[in-house]
Amino acid sequence: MNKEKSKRLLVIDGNSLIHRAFYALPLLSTKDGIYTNGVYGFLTMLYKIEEDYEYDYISVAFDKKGPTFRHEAFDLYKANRDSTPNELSFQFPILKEILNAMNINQIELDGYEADDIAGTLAKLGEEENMEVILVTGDKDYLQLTSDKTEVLLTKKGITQLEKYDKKRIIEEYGITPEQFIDLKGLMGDQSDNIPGVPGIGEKTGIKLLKEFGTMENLYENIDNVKGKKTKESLIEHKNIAFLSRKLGEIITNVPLELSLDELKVQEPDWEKLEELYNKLEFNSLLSKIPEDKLSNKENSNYETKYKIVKNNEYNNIIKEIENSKSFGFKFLFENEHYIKSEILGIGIKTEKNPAYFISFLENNIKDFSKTFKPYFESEKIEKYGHMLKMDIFALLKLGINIKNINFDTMIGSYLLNPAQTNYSINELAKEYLNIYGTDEEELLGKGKNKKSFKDLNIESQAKYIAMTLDFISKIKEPIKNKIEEQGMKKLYYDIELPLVEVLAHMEFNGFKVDLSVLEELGNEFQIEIDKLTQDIYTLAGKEFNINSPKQLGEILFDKLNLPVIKKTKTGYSTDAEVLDKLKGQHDIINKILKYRQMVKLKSTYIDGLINEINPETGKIHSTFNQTVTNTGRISSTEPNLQNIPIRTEEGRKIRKAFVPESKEYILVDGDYSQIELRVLAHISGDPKMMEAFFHNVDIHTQTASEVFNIPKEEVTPLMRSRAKAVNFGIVYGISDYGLSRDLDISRKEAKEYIDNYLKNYIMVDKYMKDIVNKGKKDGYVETLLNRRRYIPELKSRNFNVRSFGERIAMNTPIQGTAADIIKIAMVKVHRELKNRKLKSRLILQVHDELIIETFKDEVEEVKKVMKDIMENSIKLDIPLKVEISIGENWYETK
DNA sequence: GGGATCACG
DNA sequence: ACGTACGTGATCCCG
Repeated sequence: MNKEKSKRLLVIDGNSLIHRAFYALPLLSTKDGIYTNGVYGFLTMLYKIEEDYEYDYISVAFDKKGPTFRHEAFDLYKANRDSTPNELSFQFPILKEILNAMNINQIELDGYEADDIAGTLAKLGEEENMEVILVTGDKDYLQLTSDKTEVLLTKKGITQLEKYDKKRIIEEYGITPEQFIDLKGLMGDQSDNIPGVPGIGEKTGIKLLKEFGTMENLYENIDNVKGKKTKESLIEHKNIAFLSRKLGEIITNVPLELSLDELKVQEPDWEKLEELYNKLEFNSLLSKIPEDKLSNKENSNYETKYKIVKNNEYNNIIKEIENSKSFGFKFLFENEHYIKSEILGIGIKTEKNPAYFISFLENNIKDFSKTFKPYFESEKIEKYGHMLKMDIFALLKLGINIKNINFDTMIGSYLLNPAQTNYSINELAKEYLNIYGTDEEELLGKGKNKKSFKDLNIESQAKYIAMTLDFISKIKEPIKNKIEEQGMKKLYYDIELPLVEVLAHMEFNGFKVDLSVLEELGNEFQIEIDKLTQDIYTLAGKEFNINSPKQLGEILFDKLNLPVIKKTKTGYSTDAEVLDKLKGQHDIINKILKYRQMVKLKSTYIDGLINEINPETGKIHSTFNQTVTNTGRISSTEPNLQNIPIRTEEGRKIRKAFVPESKEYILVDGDYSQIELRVLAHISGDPKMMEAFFHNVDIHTQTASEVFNIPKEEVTPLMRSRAKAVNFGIVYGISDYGLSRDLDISRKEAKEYIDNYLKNYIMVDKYMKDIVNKGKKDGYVETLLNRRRYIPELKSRNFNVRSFGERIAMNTPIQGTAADIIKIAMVKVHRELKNRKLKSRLILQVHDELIIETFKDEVEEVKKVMKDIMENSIKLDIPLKVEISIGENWYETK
């Protein structure tokens, strides 16, 4: 039989979904401070539904402000509700505007709630023989399910939706959807302040309805109710039961006065939608707009003029440069891994003219270097660019030492907002100029078949580089102005910008690694791993993948029946903290801990590092990222040289592989002692803490003496180590919970430690309070050198998010100022080594430590210079202390 | 591609 | 009552 396919109607409870999204997501906001998380989450859910279901009609129902008939029936209805926070209520008009742009029908009506409208629409749809899908986070909707109507209920997070149809409800609850209404009469609803019959919850309610069918029948046969208390309560609160049912019943006859035709799915107003997504910074959602509808289609062929240079004919461009006070430039590499990739060409642009592109296929690279070296090395001509570190790296490869760097737009935009994750020039063009350029993905594709810039013809290469240089010229001024406005001129010009060059040199120089040391250690580790693997299999009684937390969890907690200490989202937790608590209970635990440690060392630090050794130089050239962290630290990748093991002896041995370039060199290592606590002493001005640093007293011992209220001489090692944890906690933005977990003590005890601490270091106490208040007032906190971090979390209504914001406010000025200080030291050390024409050079920074690969004849001089610069890189109210050590490898520098 | 785990300051 | 210490990156598993 050929049955016509029935039409589908989708009805969304707008209030319910935006609320869910608001509380499920962090409080996102645009750079102008418009809160968007509720809207963003709503749209994410909408797109997810669009993916999973087809529908022909759609409507979004909203609650209308003001009393409903339920308030008239019961004046305490929803009286327990907190009022909607401002951060959310401002988002309603935004959502409605977007739905308008999508041409999605919206309904709200005086005196009714969204669920009544949804119920009514469902009924209308059913009458037209449609299938109806209702989307909500409100379980009450389950009463509306029927043969034709299903409910999609939000589960955890925002992308998980569960489908409930009539069959599932009967299976799971044992009652019909209609009986849900009676159930609500009996049990009430805490969240809506519907009272229900006291003493009757979900279980009893369901039991009664299974037995008696309806509330009416229940009361007719009230004598047959088992349970004296239940019966008495039912009788006494009969009125409440019926009132509650009335309040809880979703009505399906709201006078809507509309035709379902108005709900038909229509084509969105793409242009408007795109405009809104841009304004709200919903960049990921732009991909939901079909490509041929995007206005930036035209923009993405952003018209850029350029000139292609051939056959080493540089006369015109040289003339231009000589007549300019500055020029911008950008090298083109095969891909973003510039350290390992080939230089394809360079674009050069003077202020008012189109860019020249010099491809090294059509021009000789050596010739280029020789011709342009004087201009790059000229002190008179200013140079600017974007991500200059890679360009300086390229120049170093060509034997050119750039001078007079004037601006890097990437570094500038990082200082303006360090929380951003993408500082590509295209992203910045969107942000600052509202121009949509051709992005890399469009040009090269992505994933496995991603092309290299080498695969493009020279015209496209030239066009891309010219566009980049165009954008750089255009965004330079606005960024410069904002940096000045925000008081970050010194930070930018004296620290971050010169640091670009220092990092480029560090990357270029690299860190020599002794392959044979790594290989020998690797063999040792592997033997150990093999042994441990066999032992673990034997103890477990079977073979399994020890690296799989899931399989390991099954072995430990199902097969061996060890007690479950902690769970993760996905199952049992098996992390070191858990295993530590299980240590005494089974021999397998220690084996697993050891196994984990050895596997980590072997895979990440032996195999991983070997993989990163440049075969030509025998060195590791890590990338130092200057625009990654929120606090101002730098980070290191491919490989990360900032987390080479030190805390265990086996791991520490890896450092034996890190050696100077040749026998003529040795490593000199300078380490700030307690830099963060010293910074805290300075910013807080706490007299006791400052006193300790002035007299070089061991700060952990002093803290122990304060916290435990005993003379310093009586402090035991255990006390000192606990005090050390307290000091760490203070720097992180302390909580009793965190400290108790770290020290494995009770929260009460932890709280005593903290209270004692703050009573003694009163100005630290004051600093913590003041900085949180400042953050709340201004929306951001700053380091000593005016580095800024915005903290929108402080405005969150969610306790956890807000607490997180408070800890960020306390920690960032400390961690960030320490970062400022070592950055200054790096710039000065680099400069001083150069001024003194020494062969020694900076090769690594690990947050509070610098390593200089030192020419042996220069050791004494370098030690002195390093200590002096690091200790005096900035003048604080307390002294900074640096410990210098030397070694033939990194292991020995201690 | 996200989660769990673990390496560092 | 709420439930987490701050900042990173690499590797492995698994859907």
